[in-house]
Amino acid sequence: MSPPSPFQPTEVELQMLRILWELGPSPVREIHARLNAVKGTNYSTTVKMLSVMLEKGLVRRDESASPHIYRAAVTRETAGKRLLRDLVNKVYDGAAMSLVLHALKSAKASPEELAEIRLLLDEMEERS
Amino acid sequence: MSPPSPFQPTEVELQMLRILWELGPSPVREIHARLNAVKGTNYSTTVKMLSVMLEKGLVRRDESASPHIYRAAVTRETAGKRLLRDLVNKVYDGAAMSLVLHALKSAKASPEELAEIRLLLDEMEERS
DNA sequence: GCATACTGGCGAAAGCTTTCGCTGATTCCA
DNA sequence: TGGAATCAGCGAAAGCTTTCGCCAGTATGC
Repeated sequence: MSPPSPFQPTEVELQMLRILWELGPSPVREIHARLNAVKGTNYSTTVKMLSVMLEKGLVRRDESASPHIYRAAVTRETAGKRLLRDLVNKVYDGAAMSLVLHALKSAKASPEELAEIRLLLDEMEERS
Repeated sequence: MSPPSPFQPTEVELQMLRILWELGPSPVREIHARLNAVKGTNYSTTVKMLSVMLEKGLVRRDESASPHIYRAAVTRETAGKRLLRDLVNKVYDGAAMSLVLHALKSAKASPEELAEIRLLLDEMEERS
C-alpha cells in the first residue's frame, strides 16, 4: 500500500507539512510567509527545507509553473496514521486501545463525533 | 499538575524509558543489557544516555545503593499523554477526535475494551 | 537595455542527539 | 593486600536536522 516511504517527518518538516495541508499546493513564497509568521526564519531556510523534503519524498514539486509549486506528497491522514502507529509502538507497546482511551479522556467531543465513534464501535463489534 | 517538565523525550530516550517501564528500577548493567540487545551499542553510551536523561529530569537515580539504581521519572501514562497531545496538535490541529477515529479504525479491540469505550462515551455524553 | 526585485539552490555553519574512547573509582576475591 | 573485574563519568567525535549567507538565473518596470 505505501511502498517506498519509511520516512518519518521531523519536527519542522511536520510544521511545513501542516502549512501545505492548510494551504494546498503553493509557491515557496506563500509557504514561507506562513512559516515566517510563526518561526521568523529566513526565506532561504524555507527553500532548503523544501528541497530536503523533496529528496525525502515528503513533498512534490511542479517545476513547469513559473513560481514552482509545492504540494504535500503525503496526506494528513497518512502522516497521522504513521506517526500514530509509531507512537503506539514506542509508548504503548502496540496496545492501540490504551491510547484511544487516553485520547478520549483528554479530549472534548461534539455529539456528532461521539455518534460517529459509536457507529464505528458497532461495526467493530459485528465483525468480531 | 506537571510543574517543571516541558521535555519531550527523543527517539532513543524513549527506547530507554520503555526499558525502564518494563524492567522497573534497575542498575545500569541491566538497562544496558536490554538496550544492547536491540541496538548493539556500547556500555558507555547507555551510561551517557542515562546521565543526559537525568539532567533532563526524565529519569531519577538512587546513588545510595552501590550499583546506582535508575528509574523512570515519568510514567508511561504521562509520557504517552504528552506525546499524544503533541501529535494531536502537530498533525490534527488539536482535533483529538480525528485521531481517536483513526486509531480506532486501525486497531484491533477486544470486546472488553470496546465496552470500556462505550462506557466512556456515555459519561461524556451525559456531561455535555 | 538596464536597474531592481523575486526565485531557487548550494554549501557550509550552528545546534541538537547519539556514540564511544579513555580514565579513575569501587568492589570482589584469593 | 594485590590484581582483575565492574561501575561511573567526562569530553570529544560522529551524525542528524535546521538555519542561513551568498550567488546565479529570471522576470519586471522604466
